[in-house]
Amino acid sequence: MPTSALPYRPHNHDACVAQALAEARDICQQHHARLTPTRERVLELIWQSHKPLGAYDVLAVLAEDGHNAAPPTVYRALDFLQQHGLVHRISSLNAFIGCTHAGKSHNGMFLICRSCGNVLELTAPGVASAVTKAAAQESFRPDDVTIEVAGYCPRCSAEAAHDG
Amino acid sequence: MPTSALPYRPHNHDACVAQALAEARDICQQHHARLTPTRERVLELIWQSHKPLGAYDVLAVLAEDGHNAAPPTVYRALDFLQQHGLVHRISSLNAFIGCTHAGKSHNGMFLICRSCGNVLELTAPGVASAVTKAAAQESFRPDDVTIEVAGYCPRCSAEAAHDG
DNA sequence: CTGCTAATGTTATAATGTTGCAAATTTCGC
DNA sequence: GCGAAATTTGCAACATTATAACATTAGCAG
Repeated sequence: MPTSALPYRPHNHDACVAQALAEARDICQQHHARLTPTRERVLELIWQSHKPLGAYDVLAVLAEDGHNAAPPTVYRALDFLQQHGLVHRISSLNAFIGCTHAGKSHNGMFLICRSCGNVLELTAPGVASAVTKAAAQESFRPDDVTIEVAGYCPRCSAEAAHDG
Repeated sequence: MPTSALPYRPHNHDACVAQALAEARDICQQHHARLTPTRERVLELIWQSHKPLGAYDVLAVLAEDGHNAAPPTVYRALDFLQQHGLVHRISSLNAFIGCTHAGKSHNGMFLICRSCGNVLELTAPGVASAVTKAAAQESFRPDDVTIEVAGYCPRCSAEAAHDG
């Protein structure tokens, strides 16, 4: 077991990207969905780091690529990727992040570091069941659960302590 | 115990508003904060229903009031109200709703009906502790927790069943 | 090839939120 | 009360995020 989760420690991020793309191709094939060059490129960009990326950030990089894209291009690609569970939208940030549990059914919970901006996606069964239970008590039928926790990651907490 | 929570059944909503305003005056006094006419009016508007209201919706009503307001007026009022725990922002909707637990410390959880738009705010201790625990397992220090559950309220679920 | 569907391009515009500065109001020490 | 300091508001401009509507192109089945 690692001392801390991936986003919080140095790692070969190219491997993250490569794996994400490979899984994406796999999943799209299973879904009979087309992972077109634009969609794949957008997914790759979203995966450039473990920090969420805004749609217009993606757009800017596409422009650098020489791809003369407009906002709808990016939003459509992101919609597609979301539909197939390849990226998530972090609504408290209006930004997007690669899904680290693609394929598996999952109720994501996001830990968003206010200091470094990295986001860790967790599957938290305890949380999911507690939410379901609370909703059931109100006879509410949940459909989509958003859990976003802003705070400080272990690394930034430690650094803050040193600065003290 | 009611068969269902307030937003989901007919009730004297004026009483909701009156109580919210009274509590707000109380809380602001305790905080040595000024509940100015604009701020109070915005709070009242947010409380017009149990459906969240966008900043520009508030702005439009202020305009009808004859109040020649610009966006910053509304956003500033909303910031103030949020800071004092009188309204919440629902980030998945870019909209605001009156807090039903003003004063008490609370980790709100929002049940958002996709059909009628009503929002129920719950204090769910089980959920809060599960989130805290999950974060702790990653050595993450939570600061602000957003839980928004989109789905169908009891009333709309029932109606949908009738239509079948 | 032909015709259908999905995907993309293109232009414009809507919706949401912020910055910066000036004017007015309130607070508070005197 | 009176005036300086701080808070609040007015106001204009602008920044960011997202969508609508319609034309065009690419992929694919027959």
